[in-house]
Amino acid sequence: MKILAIDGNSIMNRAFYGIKMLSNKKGMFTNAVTGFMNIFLRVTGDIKPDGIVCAFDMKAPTFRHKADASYKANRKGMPDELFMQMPYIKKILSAMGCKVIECEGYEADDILGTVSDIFGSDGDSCYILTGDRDSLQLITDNVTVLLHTNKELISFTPDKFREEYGFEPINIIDLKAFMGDSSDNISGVKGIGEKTAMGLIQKYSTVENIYTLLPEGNIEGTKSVITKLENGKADAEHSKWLATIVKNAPIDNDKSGYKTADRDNNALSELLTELEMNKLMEKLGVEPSAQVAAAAVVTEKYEKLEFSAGDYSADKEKIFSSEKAAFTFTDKLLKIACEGKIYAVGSREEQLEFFASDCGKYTHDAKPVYRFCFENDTVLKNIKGDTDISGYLLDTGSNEYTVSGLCLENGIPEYSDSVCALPQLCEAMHKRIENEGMNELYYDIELPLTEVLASMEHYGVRVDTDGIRSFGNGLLEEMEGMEQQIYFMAGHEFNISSPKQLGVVLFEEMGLPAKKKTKTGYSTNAEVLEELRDKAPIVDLILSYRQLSKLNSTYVEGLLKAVSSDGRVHSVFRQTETRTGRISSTEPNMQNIPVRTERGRNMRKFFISADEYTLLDADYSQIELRILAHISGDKNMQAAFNEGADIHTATAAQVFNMPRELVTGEMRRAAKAVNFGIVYGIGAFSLSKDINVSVADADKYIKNYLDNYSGVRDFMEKAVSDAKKTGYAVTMYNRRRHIPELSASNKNVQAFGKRAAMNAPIQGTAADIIKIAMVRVYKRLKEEKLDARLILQVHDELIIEASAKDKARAAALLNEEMTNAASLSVPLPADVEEGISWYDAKK
DNA sequence: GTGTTCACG
DNA sequence: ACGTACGTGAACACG
Repeated sequence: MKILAIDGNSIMNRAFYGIKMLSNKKGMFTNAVTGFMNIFLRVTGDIKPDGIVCAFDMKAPTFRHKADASYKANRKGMPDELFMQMPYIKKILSAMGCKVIECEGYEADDILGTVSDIFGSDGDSCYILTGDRDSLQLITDNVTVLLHTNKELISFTPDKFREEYGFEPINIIDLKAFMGDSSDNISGVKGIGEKTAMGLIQKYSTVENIYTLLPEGNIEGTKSVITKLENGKADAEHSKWLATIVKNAPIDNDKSGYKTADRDNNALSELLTELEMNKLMEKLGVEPSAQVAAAAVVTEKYEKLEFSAGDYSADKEKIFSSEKAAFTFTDKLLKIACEGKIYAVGSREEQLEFFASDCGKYTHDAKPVYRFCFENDTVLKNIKGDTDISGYLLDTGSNEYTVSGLCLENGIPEYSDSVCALPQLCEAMHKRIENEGMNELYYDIELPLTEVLASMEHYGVRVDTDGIRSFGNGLLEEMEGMEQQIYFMAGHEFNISSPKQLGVVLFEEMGLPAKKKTKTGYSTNAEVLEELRDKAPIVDLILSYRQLSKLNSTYVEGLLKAVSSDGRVHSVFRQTETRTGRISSTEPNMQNIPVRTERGRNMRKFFISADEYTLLDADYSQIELRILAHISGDKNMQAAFNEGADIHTATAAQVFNMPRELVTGEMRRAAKAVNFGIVYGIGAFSLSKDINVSVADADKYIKNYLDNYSGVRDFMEKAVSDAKKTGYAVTMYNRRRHIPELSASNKNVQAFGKRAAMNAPIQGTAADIIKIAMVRVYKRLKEEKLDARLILQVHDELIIEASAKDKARAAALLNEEMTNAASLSVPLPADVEEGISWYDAKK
């Protein structure tokens, strides 16, 4: 019989610390469960055991088999976030048919030892899955230890062990007898470390053997080692005893009791639904439990409605005059659910007719449908609900919003066709949106924005492909020359794009000082290389090579791949992607086209207007700081904006305590960095690096800043304490961002939560405001029938492609709507520029 | 699939 | 002792 024995505590710990914090809606953490199950499924898939045992430590007031109960005193208590996940892991394992064993007074290790003893002979085999090297002592020909490290899963057979350690597995207890193990509070022999202990065990194998040979003078070693050994005999013997895993835990020794039992799918379904681990359910082929999901939400429960097939042609008029018609549109098939009937519409004409009709429509993800309509010269009218958008507003933290997932969360019963769930789902979600004060955000901003984004995608941006190609050829030529120079300086060819190979060349072959390390090796990022510039000429070349290579592969080649047959790129704008409320852009990403260096900025010459058209580019000036001035209510900062002062100069004057006229360029630069940092939830360390001053100075700048802008300090403190209380940060328009990190016990995670709580209201409000501007600009361009359209948004910047005839009116309207999108206690100016390319239109 | 790097606001 | 500013997306190397 083949058995897998798992060290539950050890794997749970690995999983918990190895995976970022995850939690379900109720704030139940799930990362350890997720990680545990990932490891579990991978290993059981490989090993295919006949039985699985999972052992857990059992806290007990006394350790009956070991007199000294304090030997574990320094083991840290488990954080609450992990502790709360333990019962779930145990229940899931039981439901999977595994035997979960806890044994009072015994540790998981001891149980594993006992199991390996039971299954260690007679043609049985035993695999031990653990993250802890302690268990390596259990290795035999029949017992393999699968060691889960941060990097990989290592399978330790006796051969593998001998290869790595140079002695027999059982002697690991002798090794620990000398070197000790701080994590288990085993002291070892004073003054003997890993190196010495390894040498001793490789030569003499056991504690007993060493103390037999020692008086005879038969131990090789320096005088000091010999003395330490002589003085440490009692310690060594005691430590060996502590390190030895016992094999007599009182557990079932009837082998047949360990066979994997049948899976309890109902129990799994209930557990995993509660945890909202939908991916895992899918992987296991377990259906979510509607009851559990329904019980979990506060909203009222819904009865399952009956739908019957309807005759579309006969009921068309009724549908068109309905205020509540739900539809889905996938694979070119339109399905409508309306007043208890479900209709399928395959004809293109009839589909378009429905979309353009006046009836009130509900769907999930309307944007592709808007685009479909635009492509067919019609419009999608009267969208009254979009569950994709609703799901996003109710929780911006999710990675995806599916109808079935949302139904689970909102207590809506399962339907064989998701279109039937939409009416109830919309009702439930709309109620929650109203309760959370997000009606304006939903109905006046996000829902109308979908059409705007669809229109922007539909029009796209014209690209000068020939221009890009020749720009790319120039890059390639230059890169080739640089490559040869780099190879020459390194003395051989290598892949410059491989950080691993580059690290070897710079830090090993050329002996440059390695400053920073990453998980996998040396860091070779620009910040590190910048510091090495003076030390070797090759560094400069590598930095330049990197820049050109990035331009070529991401922007030249990447962009060319994205150009459609109409000579334009139709980027996809994602409305339910970011945690803060911003939109993002993909295929291609139009929001990170180079601008900061002149070389890269040239790329923007290839984004051009159509013939007879021009580009109008408008961007907000300092929108985030203006929002900060407004919502913090800081009079000082507001005054600076109201006087029309340069905010960075004004800040420098405050921070350095001098008149604005005396502020130098250097001081302004520092103040600008502080202003940026404040928006991100600054730390002195990072600021000091950013502006190259000591941490103490940076700290002084920040303190000074917050003393002068005390309203900002109050706002930041309140932002964090409110978010701690409610669990989320909130923007001016009531957009929420949940921040579960604030209740984490890990200090770094918590600090991240605090910064997010300070940043989200600012970044999020800026996102709200530009969205309002977009909706209004779009509406006015349409109402005033201008030959002009919005084509791009880059967070604080909008771009319109306008005909020569209408460009003046479009520019005026653009400026007006952006400036007036929000009424703040400070002005919100937007500068409009014009040009035939993006480069020309952005001064 | 993950990690590293780097482009933008 | 460790890590160290918010939010994104794309390309590449590597296991």
